[in-house]
Amino acid sequence: MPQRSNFKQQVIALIKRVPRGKVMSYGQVAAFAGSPRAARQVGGILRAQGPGSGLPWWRIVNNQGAISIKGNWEADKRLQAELLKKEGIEVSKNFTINIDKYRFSGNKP
DNA sequence: ATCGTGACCTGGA
DNA sequence: CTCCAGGCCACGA
Repeated sequence: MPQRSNFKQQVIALIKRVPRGKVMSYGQVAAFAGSPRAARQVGGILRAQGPGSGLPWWRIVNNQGAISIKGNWEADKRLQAELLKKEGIEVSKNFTINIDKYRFSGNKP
């Protein structure tokens, strides 16, 4: 399929496809969207969309399994941790998870 | 066309 | 665990 400026759209569509109980890293999402190194942009999109966009933004963490929300949005940080816990994901006290355990790899075995 | 920006990534100390 | 430095890239003004 065409590689146009779909990046943003691809990312959004992709995040919507992430199944419950699984997570993806920004870099991973970027890779699936067609630009493995545009991880930063993914974060930018999530920041732009933010909560209330109907997008499961909480299923996206950094490649170290940590919640990378930056700024004074500590409330959202806690919220993300809560939502992840609700889906059966263990969240450490330091806002980190075992991403290797919950990583979503598309359809590949 | 350039410029600034960042919810990233990796590696090292 | 923390802190720092360089690289990469799509997007809006």
